[in-house]
Amino acid sequence: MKLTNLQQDFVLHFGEMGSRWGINRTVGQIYALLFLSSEPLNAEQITEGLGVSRSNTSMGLKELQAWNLVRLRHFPGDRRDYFTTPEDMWEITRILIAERKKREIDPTLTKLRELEMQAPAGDDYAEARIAELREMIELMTGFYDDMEKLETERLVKMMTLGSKIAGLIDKTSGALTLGRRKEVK
Amino acid sequence: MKLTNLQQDFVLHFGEMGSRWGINRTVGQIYALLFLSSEPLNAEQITEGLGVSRSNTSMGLKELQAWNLVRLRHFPGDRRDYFTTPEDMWEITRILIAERKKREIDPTLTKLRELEMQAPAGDDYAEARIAELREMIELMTGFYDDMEKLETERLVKMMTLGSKIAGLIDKTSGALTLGRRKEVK
DNA sequence: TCTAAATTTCAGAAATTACTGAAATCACAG
DNA sequence: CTGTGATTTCAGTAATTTCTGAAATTTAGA
Repeated sequence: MKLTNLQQDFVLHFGEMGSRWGINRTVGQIYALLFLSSEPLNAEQITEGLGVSRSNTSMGLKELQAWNLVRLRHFPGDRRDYFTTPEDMWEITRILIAERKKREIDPTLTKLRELEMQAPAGDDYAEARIAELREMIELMTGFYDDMEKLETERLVKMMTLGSKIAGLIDKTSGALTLGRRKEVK
Repeated sequence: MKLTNLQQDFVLHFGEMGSRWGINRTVGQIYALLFLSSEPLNAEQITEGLGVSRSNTSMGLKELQAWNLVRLRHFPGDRRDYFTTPEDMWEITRILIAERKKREIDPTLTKLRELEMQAPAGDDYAEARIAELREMIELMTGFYDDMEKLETERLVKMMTLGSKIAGLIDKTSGALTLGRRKEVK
C-alpha cells in the first residue's frame, strides 16, 4: 500500500487537523485514507499505508466505528474486515454533525437543565444566564433537527438561497409573507 | 471570591467539557466563571475562585482573548484588568462559530484548494472526492456567511420556522414559490 | 476439536499538553 | 526617574494522551 502524493498530502493534513477536531492523529489519518480510497481497505493495508503499528490501527478503527464514520465490508473467501467511508458526502456530513452534537452539546444541555431544576434561587444573574444559554442551544439544535429531516435536494436549494429566504420572513408578523411580492426599487 | 454551588457546578462542567471543545480545563473554567458573573472580574479573583495558579489564569485569559471571547474593562482608580463576556448571547454564538470555523475549517478548505491546484491528474477517484468535500464545505460555510449577515430578529424567526420554510422551495424550479400559494389537501 | 489467521487488549514507553513558581517585564503614580 | 503593584514569560514538572509490542482472544475453516 504505497500512497500517491495526493493521498499522502491529504492524509498528513487530516492527521495534523485531528487534534483540533477532537480526534488523534492516527484516527484522522485513517479516516483520510479511507475517504480517498475507492476500494475498501483492511487493517493491514492501512497500517502499511500510514506507517503506524497494527494495534494503533485497530484502536483507530474502533474509534471511527464509535463515531459511526466507517462501514465494515467483507469479500467472499477473505475473512479480514475491510473498511470504507460512506459514498454520499451528505451522509458523512450528517453523521459528523450528529456525533459532534452528541459529544459536545448534549451533555451540556443536560447539565444546564439539571442546574435549572435544582434552582437554588440565590443568584438571579447566573440563573438567567444559564437559561439564556439553554434557550440558545435549544434554538440551534432544534433548527438543525428540522433541517436534518429535509431531503437533500431541498436542503441544497435552501442553503444556496441562503439569506434570500430570510427576505420572505416578515419581521413583525411572525408569519411568512406568502402571496405578496415585495416591491422592488 | 467564593463560588456559589451553582457557579461551582457550572464551572466544573465547563472545565470537563473543555477538552472536547478544543480548550483546556482552566480556559473552560475561566470562561464559565466570567459568563456567570454580572460584574467583571480581575485575574486575582478568577485565580482565587478557581484555585489555580496566577500564571495559569494569565495564560487562560490570553487564550480567551485570542478567541475573542472576553472583553477587557477598567475601573477608575484601579489599574487592574477586569474581564467580562459579552452580554448578548447572539454575539457570543457568532464569535464561537466564527472562531471555530477559522481554526477547524478554513485551514482544510485552503489545503483542499491547494491540492486541486496542484492537480497531479493521476487518481481520479481521490480528486473527485476532494472536490466533493470542498464543495460541501463551501456550501455550508457560504450558507453560514449568509445567515451571519441577518439581523438577529429575522434569524430567530427563520430558525423557529425551520423546515416550514423549506416547504416554500420548489424542488424543480430552483426559485422560491412566491406569489403562488401551494394548494393544501 | 484443532489450528492458524485476524483482531483486540493492555502495560509500559514516548510524546504532547497543561500547570506552577520564580523571575522578568510592564505600567503608572508619586 | 523610582518604586510598587500588575501582568507575562518561561523553564521545569506534572498530568494526560497517544502509540507500540507482546500477549490474549476471537473467528472460521480444516
